[in-house]
Amino acid sequence: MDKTYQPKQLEDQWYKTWEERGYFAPSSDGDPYCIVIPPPNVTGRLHMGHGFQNAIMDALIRYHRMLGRATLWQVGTDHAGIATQMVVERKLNAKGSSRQEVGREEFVKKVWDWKEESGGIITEQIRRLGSSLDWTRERFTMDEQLSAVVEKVFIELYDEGLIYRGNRLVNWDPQLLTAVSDLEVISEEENGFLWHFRYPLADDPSRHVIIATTRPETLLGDSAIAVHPDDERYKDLLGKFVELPLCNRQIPIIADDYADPEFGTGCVKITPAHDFNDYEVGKRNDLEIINILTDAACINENAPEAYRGLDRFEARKQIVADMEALGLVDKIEPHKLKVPRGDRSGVVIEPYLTHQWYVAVQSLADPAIKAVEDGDIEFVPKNWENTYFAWMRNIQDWCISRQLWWGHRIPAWYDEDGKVYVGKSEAQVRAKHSLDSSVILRQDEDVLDTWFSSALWTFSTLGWPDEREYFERFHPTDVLVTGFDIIFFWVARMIMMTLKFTGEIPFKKVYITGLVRDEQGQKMSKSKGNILDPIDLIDGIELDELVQKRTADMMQPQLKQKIEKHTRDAFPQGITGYGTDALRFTFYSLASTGRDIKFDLGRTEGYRNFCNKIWNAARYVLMNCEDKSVVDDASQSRLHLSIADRWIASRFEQTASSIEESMTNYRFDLASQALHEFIWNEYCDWYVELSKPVLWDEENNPDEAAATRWMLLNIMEKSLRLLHPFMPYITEEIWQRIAPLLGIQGESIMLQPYPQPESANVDESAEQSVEWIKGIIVAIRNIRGEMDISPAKAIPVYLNKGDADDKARLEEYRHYLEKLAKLESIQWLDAGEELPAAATQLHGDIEILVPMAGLINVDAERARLEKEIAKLDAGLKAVSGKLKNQKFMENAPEAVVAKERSKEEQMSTAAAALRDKLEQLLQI
RNA sequence: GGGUGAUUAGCUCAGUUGGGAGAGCGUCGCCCUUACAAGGCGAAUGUCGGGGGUUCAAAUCCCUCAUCACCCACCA
Repeated sequence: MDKTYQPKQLEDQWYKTWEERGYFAPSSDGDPYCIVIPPPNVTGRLHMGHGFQNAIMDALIRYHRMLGRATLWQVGTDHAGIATQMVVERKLNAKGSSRQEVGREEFVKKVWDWKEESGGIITEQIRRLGSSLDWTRERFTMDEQLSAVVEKVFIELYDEGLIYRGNRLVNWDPQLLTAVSDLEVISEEENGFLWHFRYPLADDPSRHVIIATTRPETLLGDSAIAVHPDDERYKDLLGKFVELPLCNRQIPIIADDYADPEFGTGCVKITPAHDFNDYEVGKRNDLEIINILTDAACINENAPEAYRGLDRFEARKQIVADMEALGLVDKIEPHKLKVPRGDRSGVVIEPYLTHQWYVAVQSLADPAIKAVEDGDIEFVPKNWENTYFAWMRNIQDWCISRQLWWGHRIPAWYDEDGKVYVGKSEAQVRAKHSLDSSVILRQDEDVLDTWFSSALWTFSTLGWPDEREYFERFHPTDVLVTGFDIIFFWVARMIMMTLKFTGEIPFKKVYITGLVRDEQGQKMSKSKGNILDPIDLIDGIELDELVQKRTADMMQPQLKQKIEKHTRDAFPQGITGYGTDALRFTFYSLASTGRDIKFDLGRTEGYRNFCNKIWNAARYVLMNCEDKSVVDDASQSRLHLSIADRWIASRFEQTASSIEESMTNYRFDLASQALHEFIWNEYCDWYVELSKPVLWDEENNPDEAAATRWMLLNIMEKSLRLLHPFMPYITEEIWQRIAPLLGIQGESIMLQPYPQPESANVDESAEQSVEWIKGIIVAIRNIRGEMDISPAKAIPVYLNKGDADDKARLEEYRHYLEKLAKLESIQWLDAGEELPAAATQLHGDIEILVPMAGLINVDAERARLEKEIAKLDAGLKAVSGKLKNQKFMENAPEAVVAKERSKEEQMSTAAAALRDKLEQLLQI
């Protein structure tokens, strides 16, 4: 093995081997365990969120596979309607063309081409993460089979009356020229103005009502002025009309609860075609609905000629100018308002009156709410259930049609009278409704919201309804791992649709991950230029390339400079590659439930070092065990096990059981911490060191040496299996070399059983003995450290006090102490023997003394003792205070009181001992 | 306006039913000791956001305030 861990070489090779050999397919006949991947955008690129979620899923999958479950991780990709269409459209635009120019059929073909061209990238990237997905079952939301499910579901919902076509206000994206759902609109506070306009009364132009608006252009579509019915100020105006400025129209003054007397003048203009609230007011009061916008949000022919064709924001300026010219502007105030923008396009969304398709969700939502209420589906962490309930209990009908070309086309046809026929195909529709060829049918132009097909993902990918083998076996799936940002988009809709069509829940658990943020807690986004690409963390990237990557496609040059500077400051050396295992381990360590994670590259580096540690520990084990005798029979070796051997076996069991618990609770952070702690601080720091005196003294104790070798190998091998779900690559690489030495036959660690806690291996007495050994060693090292005694210098040590057990232990474990503490000698002081002037440490009752004799700085030791004593005194004061408190003595449980008592005793003994030492030093 | 989460060492975060505050990184000191300098050994560092309450005992339970983040709804 190389002296240094080099992840690159081994990772690619192992992934290829695993995939080629078919290890990712469900193989055992155990209970099924299944996760479906949240399908990434087929033409997308991997981001940190994918890295995080895939790490979690793969740990669950590998863990359960090793537990013997028939494990399937179902893979697939999403056609991502708007996102993908936008990319291809941009490419066309760059060539001076447009989708309109090439036409629908040709455009869709180009999108398929783009899918073929770039569709493999993200799946290759996912492979780099080590994700053990069953690629033989890869699906795509626009596959024939999945599309058939989409059609079937649409048609059945339509036939039941749960899908309908409606003409109402929707959120309209005037750049993408499509409707979007409520969820795709992001409202953020922006600085704007509140314009106060005067509308003259029709019968008395000298009088005005004053209204306020944040969107002056909507004036062109006003149908009324509303005041509150109880508003005394305007009682006399009810039923009268105002002259709508610039429009040569008169509109009524009406009474409606919607008007808030407290706001502004209490008068509000009503524009039913361009505001959701106004639309409702309009319906209640039977007002005219005047649409003044085109699809692209320019002023249309329903407005006065002067404004026609103007962009909405141009029109706004013009209208304000014209109103000012007429003296009808009362005032203009700066105003903060929530501006709705499309999450894809970023442009301001307009409420717009169109025909769209909707799903009536109420009847679907009720059972979906119940499934979570009843605990059939559980969220982890549980508090996300509140979010789910809040949304579901106030759910609105879902607008599912999009005016796009890329997606599942709506299976509906219209005859020339506009009558709608829904069915699988035109032919089928004609047959069903006996329409002969004289009837001209035209298919609906729209496609379905991408989330419509995603909602069917768990069962459509598993073969429902026709190829039911996998569906029967693996559905409902076990857990869904996803971000809170798509609970509404996806999780809720999956639950509704899956219950509706299969009668089953889609998954038993929903594990909600936090967002991966940058090192400053900022959301990672392309426009901020703070994106980290997981692949770059694995492979490394030069600074210049990183800067280039982050600033590509930047419209604003000053932003580009800022990002470049920030990047150069944050990564002066670029990024070194840390390997997949280190990256994954970082994710686990940060994955405490229910919070976002700030990605900390320092941690990744630390875990790369951890890999190196494991690597070198393996080298040590191999060096000492290859070509040497190993007692391969456990019962045989047990006769010769050292105290250290028994100790590490015991510690392993504790670790295995704590990991079992953590995995049950989805606490990957605790699991990773336990592994790190055990492997580094117990196996490497102590067990490997304790094994050296035994192995280096083989002539005198060949059986013990053989037993220790067996334990070194055994615990290493089991630890690799314990670690494998988290660090698949390095564990496989090392396991391949370790396992044969134990006579283990197996092609891959990933198909080996996961270590189960065996309580028989827990050995309290071994743990106590090793704690004793460690205590003495640490005390001596402590003195060395504080007194600046070189670790290379062998020193004499005396022990004082202590009982018969301690004396027996010294004799038994002397070789460990001498080696690990680098001792010249260690012996008990005889009773009555003069204490040498020495530096002192205590371990329990035992005094550990390092004689001065030129080694120790007396002043330093005095200072140290004084500090130690002060610490003990403070502790003592607190403890005896408690013990003197009658209420404490009366109320605290006996065990707690006893503990305090023994603490008091121990502390006062220790303090007294140290005072003696100090006294002695003062006499020098 | 309604809701959720957070606030613990310089930084990133653990702390499970209330019983003497932890890890990693960073810092400081000593070491290239035959697995590992991507390392070893040792050390320092906290009014656990503020205030109040319950309790013998509070980082932990209750109330309140502050700050930050996010979600939902939304007044023109």
